[in-house]
Amino acid sequence: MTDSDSDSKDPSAGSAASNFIRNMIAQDLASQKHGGRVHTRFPPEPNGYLHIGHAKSICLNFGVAKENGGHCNLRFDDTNPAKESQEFVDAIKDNIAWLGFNWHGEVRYSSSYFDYLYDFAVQLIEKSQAFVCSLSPEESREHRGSLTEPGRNSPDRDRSVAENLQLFARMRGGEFAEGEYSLRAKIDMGSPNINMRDPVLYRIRHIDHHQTGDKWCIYPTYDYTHCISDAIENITHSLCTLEFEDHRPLYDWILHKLDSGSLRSVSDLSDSNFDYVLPEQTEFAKLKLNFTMMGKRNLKEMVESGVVNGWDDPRMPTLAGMRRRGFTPASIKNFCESVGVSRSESVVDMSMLEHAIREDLDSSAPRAMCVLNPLKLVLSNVDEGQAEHLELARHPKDESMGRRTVPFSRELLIDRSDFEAEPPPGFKRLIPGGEVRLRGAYIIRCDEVVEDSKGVVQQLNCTIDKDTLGKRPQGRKVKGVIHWVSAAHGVKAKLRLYDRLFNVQIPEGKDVQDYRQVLNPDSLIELNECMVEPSAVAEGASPNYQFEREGYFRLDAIDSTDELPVFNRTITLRDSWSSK
RNA sequence: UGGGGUGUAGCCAAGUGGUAAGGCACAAGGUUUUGAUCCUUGCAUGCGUUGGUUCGAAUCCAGCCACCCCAGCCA
Repeated sequence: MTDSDSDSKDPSAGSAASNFIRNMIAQDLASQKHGGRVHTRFPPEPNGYLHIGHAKSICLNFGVAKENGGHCNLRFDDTNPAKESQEFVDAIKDNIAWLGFNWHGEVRYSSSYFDYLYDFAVQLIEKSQAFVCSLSPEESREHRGSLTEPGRNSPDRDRSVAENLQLFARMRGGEFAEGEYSLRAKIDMGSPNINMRDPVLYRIRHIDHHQTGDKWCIYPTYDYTHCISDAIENITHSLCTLEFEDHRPLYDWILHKLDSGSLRSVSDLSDSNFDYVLPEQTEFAKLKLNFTMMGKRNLKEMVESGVVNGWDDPRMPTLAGMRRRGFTPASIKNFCESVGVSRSESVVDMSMLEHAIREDLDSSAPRAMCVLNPLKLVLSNVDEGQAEHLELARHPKDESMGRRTVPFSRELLIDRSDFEAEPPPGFKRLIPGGEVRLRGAYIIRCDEVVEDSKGVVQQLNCTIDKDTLGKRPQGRKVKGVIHWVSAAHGVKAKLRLYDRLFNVQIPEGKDVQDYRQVLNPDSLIELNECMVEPSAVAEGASPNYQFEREGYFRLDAIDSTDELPVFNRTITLRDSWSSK
């Protein structure tokens, strides 16, 4: 991996908005706090797919490192094999690479530090800072006290160093059942901070690990592992979310109890002569988006119960889903930048995300026409069998994108919503006897409306004004422009129109008992009879298009076939008409 | 009722004692062969609240209020 990023719209390349973390790092750099180094890490647990909330953390960690000439590691925080899997490891790596970020060196795993972690645990025992406890999880909870009452010491708290050493070794040796013993830090059962009430450092789990196989039957906890892993990797700024704020004293306690010389000796930079400075944790607010559920548990539940079609369902807020939906890396990075980083818990409006993707796609997606609900339109003054091939710009403002050929003939298809027999006030599209511009082609007049016995419009008979191709009508103001596809040349396609998955702003809010009750029944609408112009499905076509007047669409890489292309609607165009 | 945090516009957010940036949304105009894009303009005498300090306070101090997190051998 290189440290360059080819993304032209990378927000970290331009002038970045100030936030408290950037300010802190600038100060640390100025004061030479970490010898001028900036080294961050993104530490996901491989127990699910990454979502847009993780993207905020990814952009922050990788972004802040890059801005300051530093590095960012990718480290799987894999200390709980019961919930983790290789599938998630692979998906996470893939997502980060897709976003365009390059982690420093090899991928790291907390599990690759298990030997060191064990040795440091022995060191804590030898220093009388940790002990093997025989309390069961239930008893342990009783001893912990409550929010308002202090806890009580474990009866094993004063066990001798020798006995602790021996028991810990036997824990590792597999001599005990799960829950029978644990290794705990010896801190203060009376602390008002519950995390400091002799927290568990190691627990017994007789299960295999996706990275270490059956080597271990004891696994270190997050609190014990994370700080030491940061120290081993010489992380300078350990950025995490707000709920870990109460854990910071424990993070510091562990690192300060350990011998700094031995910490340094196993660190990545042990061979260089830098000043060894302990990493420091800083917390920021995680991203919340309205109309979106971000809890990994719930996302997993939706996948497993079939509410959505997998982790990469285009309605999911996962990076895999958003990618399939048509979101671009640039749009996600720009969104994360626009949202900012602070310590106040906030809920970002979905319109911010929508703006980010529209902004990117407006300039980057070529245009094409696609009719969603076809209505036949016959041009009576165009000869049968006569086809014209119009050369239209791929992009209205970017000539470098070139031109495409769009066939035009006697029988066309237009969208049913572009014709109204009884138009509402302000209607700018086709009406009986009215005129409208066919996008990129002629002005037509609607001469006759053909209905079936039930009064449903079956066909429109129109005539074209042959002198209006590429010309503005003299003295005549035609306001409406509608899109169309030649019936004989169009390619049938399936379109999937996606909308928000939930119809309440906070699906995980306290007033929602079950997310299933607030699902949007129209989050997916499939249209099977759409007609798209040939250029959008031709050899070498772009993966995403703006279907003019409809929205941005991306070809579904999985479900499309040669016979039936499938397009996912990424986002509609802004619409200041329908709301009126 | 323990501890740790957070309150600046409808939503994000900058601001660190010198008189409230920016974005989104919204509204009104203009351009337009996409009701898109683009352009212009408008949008907090006000910074949770009440007092205090000061020539001057969103910024400093005190009290109060609201909301979030913590009692996994999850992360």
